[in-house]
Amino acid sequence: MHKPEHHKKSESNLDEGVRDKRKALVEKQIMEQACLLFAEKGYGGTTLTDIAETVGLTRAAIYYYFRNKENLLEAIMEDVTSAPIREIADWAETAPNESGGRLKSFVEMRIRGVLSRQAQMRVMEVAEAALPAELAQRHKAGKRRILEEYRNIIKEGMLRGEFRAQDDRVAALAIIGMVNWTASWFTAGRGKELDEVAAQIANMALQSVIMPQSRNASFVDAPTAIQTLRNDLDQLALLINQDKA
Amino acid sequence: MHKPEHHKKSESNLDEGVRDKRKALVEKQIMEQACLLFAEKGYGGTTLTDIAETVGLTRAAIYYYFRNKENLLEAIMEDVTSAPIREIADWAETAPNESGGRLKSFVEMRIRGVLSRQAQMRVMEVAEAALPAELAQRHKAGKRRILEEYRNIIKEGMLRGEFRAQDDRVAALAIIGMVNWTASWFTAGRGKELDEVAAQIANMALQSVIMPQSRNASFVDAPTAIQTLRNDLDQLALLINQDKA
DNA sequence: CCTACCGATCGGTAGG
DNA sequence: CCTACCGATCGGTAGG
Repeated sequence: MHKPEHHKKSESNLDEGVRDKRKALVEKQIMEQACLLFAEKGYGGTTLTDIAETVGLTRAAIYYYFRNKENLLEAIMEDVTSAPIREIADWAETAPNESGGRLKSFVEMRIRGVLSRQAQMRVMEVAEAALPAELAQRHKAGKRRILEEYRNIIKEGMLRGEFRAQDDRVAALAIIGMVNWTASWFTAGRGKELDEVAAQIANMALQSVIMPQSRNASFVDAPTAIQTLRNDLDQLALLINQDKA
Repeated sequence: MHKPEHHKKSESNLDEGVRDKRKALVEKQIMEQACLLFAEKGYGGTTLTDIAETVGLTRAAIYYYFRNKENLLEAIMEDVTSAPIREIADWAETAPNESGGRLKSFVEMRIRGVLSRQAQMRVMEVAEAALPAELAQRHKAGKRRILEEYRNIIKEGMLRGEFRAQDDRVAALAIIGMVNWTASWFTAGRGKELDEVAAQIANMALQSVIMPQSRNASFVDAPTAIQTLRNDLDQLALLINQDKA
């Protein structure tokens, strides 16, 4: 790195700017490497020496950038705890009203969120107990908000006769599982790419709760629905006799 | 198992039997408590003192039952790494041939497996990096086997024209997500019970890949048909309440 | 940012 | 000789 040796007056200002930039750069590098190590070996299983070595520093130097180990974890998890609520708010502004499209767009938005912070999601899993109370609370609020939104979409869809689900909470959690699990297997450049994966899973999520088309038409009013069920029971009787034979 | 209590000569044998039983009991207790602590605080974040305290022993006493910390982890993870392959083999003997029923029964079997070892699943997540090579390998083989079986069922269903999926690997991983994620939210006695949850998620998994137009696809066997009718009755109830309002 | 350290606590083991 | 531990402390290393 070049150092200006002529103009003595501006030297301190220039140095400060350069120094800040470099400091922010190193900070970011420490956070990235620490994130990967926490994700791999756990929070308690990762030492500050591990982190320092991967960024080419001594352990003591980490303390120049972060107050302590917990503070480093906090910096890494800051974004991932606040992002979901922000992203849901953004999504809500342009989300479709129709239940099917609403569910699909929500799932796609969530998959993009999860995969854009893949390593952090993993750290959240393994370091949840070590998280400072404030962040843990915020993270929990985010999870609650996500579950709530899924349940609202599903319940609304059921009321409109577009969806069918035994229990909206279980349905929501099942879909959350499909979405969150992507963080543990998706690798860019290996197999389908993000957009394709997001589209397919959004579609699967929709299919898992949507009314089969023909069935949908039968459930516009109670008498028609009851007639359909009568036919279904005849069908079921045939099936049972068939099994016996 | 009968033990002679008269003949003084065999007294040492009696003691040994009692001692062995007690030792096995304490061993099991240590494993259970350690499992819960590892699940909560991570492997590196749990000390042997933590474990010893919860079972009312000194830390040194742990070394009477287990060679060291890693060996304790190994004992806890032994079952969970070998069970899946064994359970798949058992399942295969009585599994339906028809793709829909096959997928559903596989999902239900897997959910039962996951939830019968809920804490161990969590430990596996957080302690994967600390797992001895042999167990890590076995666990990986189990995961591969599960993914393979899902893909086979899905591919077979697609060949028969019963299923539709953009990419069978993504479909399989999405369903695996639904199943595995149950470990992170299911609590017995809170909300739906295991059988209901397993049935609903199995049904959602099926719906997520089944051909949509085939309403008859729901009527391949009696249990599936009954499940469909249950969903329909829920829907009908909603419809009636809606009309009232 | 490093060297030189500290109080404490880590996993593991000695003798009794 | 063995068992089921305990109190104390080992060499190293943690966060700071």
